[in-house]
Amino acid sequence: MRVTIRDVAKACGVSCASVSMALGDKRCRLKPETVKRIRETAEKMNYRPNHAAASLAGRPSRMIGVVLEDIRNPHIAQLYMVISGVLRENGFMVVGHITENTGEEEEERLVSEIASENLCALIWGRPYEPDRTEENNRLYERIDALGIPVFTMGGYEFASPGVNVCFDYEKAGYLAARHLLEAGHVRIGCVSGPKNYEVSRQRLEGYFRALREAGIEPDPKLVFEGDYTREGGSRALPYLMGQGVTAIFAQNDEMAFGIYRSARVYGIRIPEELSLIGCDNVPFDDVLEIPLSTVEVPTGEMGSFIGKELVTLLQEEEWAGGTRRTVYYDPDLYLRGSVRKVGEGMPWKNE
Amino acid sequence: MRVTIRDVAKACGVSCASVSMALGDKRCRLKPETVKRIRETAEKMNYRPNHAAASLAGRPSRMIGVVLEDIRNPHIAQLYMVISGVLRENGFMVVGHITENTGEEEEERLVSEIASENLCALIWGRPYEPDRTEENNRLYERIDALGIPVFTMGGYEFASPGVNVCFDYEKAGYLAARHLLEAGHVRIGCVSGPKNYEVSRQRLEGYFRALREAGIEPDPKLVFEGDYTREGGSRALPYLMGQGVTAIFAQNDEMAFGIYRSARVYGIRIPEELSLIGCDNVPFDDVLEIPLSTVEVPTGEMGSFIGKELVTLLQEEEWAGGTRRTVYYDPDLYLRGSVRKVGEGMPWKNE
DNA sequence: ATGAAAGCGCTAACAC
DNA sequence: GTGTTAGCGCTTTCAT
Repeated sequence: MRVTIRDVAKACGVSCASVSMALGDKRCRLKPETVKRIRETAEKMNYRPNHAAASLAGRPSRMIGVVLEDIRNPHIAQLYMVISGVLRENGFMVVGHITENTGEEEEERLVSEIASENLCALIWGRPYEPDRTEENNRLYERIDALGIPVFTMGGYEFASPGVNVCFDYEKAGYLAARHLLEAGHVRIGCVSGPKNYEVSRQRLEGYFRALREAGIEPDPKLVFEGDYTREGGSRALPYLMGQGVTAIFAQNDEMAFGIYRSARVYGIRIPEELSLIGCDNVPFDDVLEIPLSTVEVPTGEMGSFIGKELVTLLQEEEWAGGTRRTVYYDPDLYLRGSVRKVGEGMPWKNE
Repeated sequence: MRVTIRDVAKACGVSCASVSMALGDKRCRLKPETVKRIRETAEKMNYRPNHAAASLAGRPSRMIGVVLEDIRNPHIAQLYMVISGVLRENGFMVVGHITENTGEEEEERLVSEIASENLCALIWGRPYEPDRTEENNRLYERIDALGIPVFTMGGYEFASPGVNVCFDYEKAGYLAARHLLEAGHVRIGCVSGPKNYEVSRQRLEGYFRALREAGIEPDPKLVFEGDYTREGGSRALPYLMGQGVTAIFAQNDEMAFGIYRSARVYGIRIPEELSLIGCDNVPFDDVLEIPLSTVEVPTGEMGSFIGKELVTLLQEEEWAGGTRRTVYYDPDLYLRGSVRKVGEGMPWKNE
């Protein structure tokens, strides 16, 4: 069997209690000398604490759950890596719940799992769906019942302490569309993510706002509902071209990639015949022959913020009374070569 | 506090033992009626088992560690997702050790962490480095001491039961190089991964073999050591072009992407001036204007195999006596547009 | 400054 | 069939 705290105690001629203290780093009232001796013996004996036992005995666990959608999107993978890196550096283990499946049933299972994993915190990175009020309420109830800090990324309104780390997707959509408008485009399509996602709606709102600001009434026929995957983007292209657009705002880079692929198949040249702007700024953007202009989402920063903030919170003596706050990250345009200027000024100023 | 097995027992008027049995699914000797009653009450009371406690009490834990390098490579992300999906479906939780850092120190930490996590199995996906015999031995010792099944992907020689799921990278390198040769190329560069990785060497060997088979003595100057990242590929291009190559075998698609990017910057046209073949077959390959020819690595299949096989092993009553075996996956060429035919036949047949 | 003892939630041998 | 009991490895009062 593995070497336990008792083995160390015996070897040192002290009690388990002392070993526990000596190894626990806290305000331990042992003679520094004793502490040293115990630590050395433990080291020598290759002692490893048993987290399960510690956790059972009342210590908060060191496991943090991370709930994320499709990690094959490098943008999300990046987020996961950064978070996981910070957490691990601080001695936490991360339990990944990476699931592309959605729907109520899946969420039900997810929550059940989480409940029996005795985590010390949760990072809930699933996209928020505003319409599912009932399901969301059930979710809040069950997650909040865990009594652990919960970090989210937009929308969710858990009561547990934690922070909601948001990105201003409305502005992202606005900037993207405005850029297209400023380049002289008038008939501008949009490939959205699932419309029931808050983040999709926000981008859509921003896109609408830019259009309206330019005196163009948004045309629902110019919005194609995708699913944030390349396939969605590919399907969108023929449809939107059929609507006579000269430019497309893809709500994420993945879908923009799908448009690239589809454009090649249909023989449509970017940016000559079609201007394109994405959102995310994934590293792949600039390997394309016509590098993709996009809106940068600082995933790395956000991930690192989440990790550090969570660690800090967990270290506080009494986070339990803590409250919830929201933090916003701001979009920036990242211009490359996929948008072509068609006029001199803005079209609505031409009259 | 959370509802425990005792609460349920009390509510049912039975003992904890009965509840434990009823919920444990096993060959339980309780009246079916009692079982039903217990289960229902548990459900109603919203009871969730505490894994930590179960594990402490001797039950094998349900946590499986997955050790992987940079998950931002969609190829690896895919592997992780598939494995994680299968595992979760079977009621296991996956603890991710995703770390791009390498080196002995990091590995030391990794193993320490793992040791105190009481996992019930380990999937060790780090690349094998044959030269580090000493470190490897230390690693074997410590991991094997855990007494849990260990799955690997190439090279490692743990003694623990499990399976070593390999891909025939030698053949992959061979196929890639031969394809280039058959297209009439003679001066063929190679961007390798780190030379201390077994998987890099294998691909290199295959590439050498193809060259020799074609009567060409491999030239070490035509091999650029990369690191499996886009940046490595980007750096390789100017060097290899300086060596007068007309074709490059990139040991993975990521580096091929770096070459694409670099080629754009230097104004080198693919495939007119440079033929390129990669390895992995990631989904990005076909969004490029000139889609990347590559060697397919069936990551999804391999991941799903690993997951299922592991679950099966864990379910066996007595896997502890089990042994280790190796399974090989075979490469396939996936041809798209990045390789140009320069001659009619094979160059070495031209004389 | 240190030890003894109780107990965290669950399981498994052993009783009845 | 079902209950009792004794831990699993650790933490934490409370004694000393």
